[in-house]
Amino acid sequence: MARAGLTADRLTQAAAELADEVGFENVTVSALARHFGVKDASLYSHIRNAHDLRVRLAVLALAELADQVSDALAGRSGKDALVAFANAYRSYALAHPGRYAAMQMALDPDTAATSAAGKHAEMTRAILRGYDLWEPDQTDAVRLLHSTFHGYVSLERAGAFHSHPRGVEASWIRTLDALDSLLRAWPVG
Amino acid sequence: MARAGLTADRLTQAAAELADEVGFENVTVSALARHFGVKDASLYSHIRNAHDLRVRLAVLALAELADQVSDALAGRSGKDALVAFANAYRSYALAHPGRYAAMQMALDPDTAATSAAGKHAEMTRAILRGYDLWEPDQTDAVRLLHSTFHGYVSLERAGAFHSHPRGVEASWIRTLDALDSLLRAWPVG
DNA sequence: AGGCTTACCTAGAGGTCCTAGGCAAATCAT
DNA sequence: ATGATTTGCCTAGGACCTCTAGGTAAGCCT
Repeated sequence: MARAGLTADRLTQAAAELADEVGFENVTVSALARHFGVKDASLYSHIRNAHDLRVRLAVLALAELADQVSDALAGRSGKDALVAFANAYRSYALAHPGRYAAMQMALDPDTAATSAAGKHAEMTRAILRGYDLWEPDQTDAVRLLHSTFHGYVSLERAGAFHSHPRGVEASWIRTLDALDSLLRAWPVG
Repeated sequence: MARAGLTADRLTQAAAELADEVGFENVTVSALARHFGVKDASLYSHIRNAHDLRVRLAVLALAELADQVSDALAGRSGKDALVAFANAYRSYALAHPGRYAAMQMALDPDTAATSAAGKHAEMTRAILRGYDLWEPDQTDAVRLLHSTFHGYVSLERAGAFHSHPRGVEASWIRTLDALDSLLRAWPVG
């Protein structure tokens, strides 16, 4: 009987595609096994358990997003960088809903440390170099930006903005304008 | 055999308590049935299915949060109102993690319309009456505030802010300062 | 070619979701 | 009060998911 040639990486990759197709909550060991035409039990040679699979998926998504944001950021600064970051972030989330949902998993500190999560914070900080901000305001601003981006795409995806005719795209652009203006005139404690 | 006296409301209430204890994703029909000492099948006289139960929980949480925010908002305006709203929102989310997670479910438009979701938008709009904002900027600002509040508490709960020593509480206060100053000097298109 | 590692298997236990159909408790009509 | 109706909870059981223990055979290494 020919082997399917499974590895943890191939499983994670397939899980990512599955997540975007059927939703993160429907990424199951069984569905993944079906996809490869093997029995459920076979997957447990490569992953510890279902949670482990989802964590791997989250780490993959974090790394992918970090790459795309990094590309978008290259050579830009100031508001240009802010907008590029934000749009790359939002595009990824909307194009890859399952992966984005995976990213919201609470990772244990160890996993988070070795994942690309640090790169995200670092890149957000890079944006702020175009503005006149220093610690601890810089950290506060990083948190504010991250919160707003994440909050916006989460709510957008949950349909929270559909109840009003104002275009979601238009609000997004204005939100970025507002954040830029806020960073330029950051209130001094 | 004595009856347990179940109703959809009692189930929903118990589900809310269960959610805060063991996490929203662990609110199952089975766990709820165990809690009441009845068989799983018995619950299906009161709820349509597991999804229906979770939607009821989300609607309950939305209404509770709307009430608490409404109380906090009473008699305040301007930055006072902004801070009161934000703190009530965040307190609820941190005190009731399971209910808060439930609120993030994508509700179908019908359910969303009859839920307290509209009251939230309305209350956020009420805050903006203390600032000089008109449509469509008002809607953009409502979305920005909602995004930032939601994003902040989501990320805080996911542990995204733990990697840095800066206090989460301090950043929160500065975030509110920043939003206030942003609303006072909203950039004109 | 023989031996070792390991990818994948079967078998099975335990959990969740949900339906069909049954009995008995509560409620209502007379 | 008694019979009729409604309904709350039951048993039984199927479908799917998670995960373990232990076995077979494919592919690598010497």
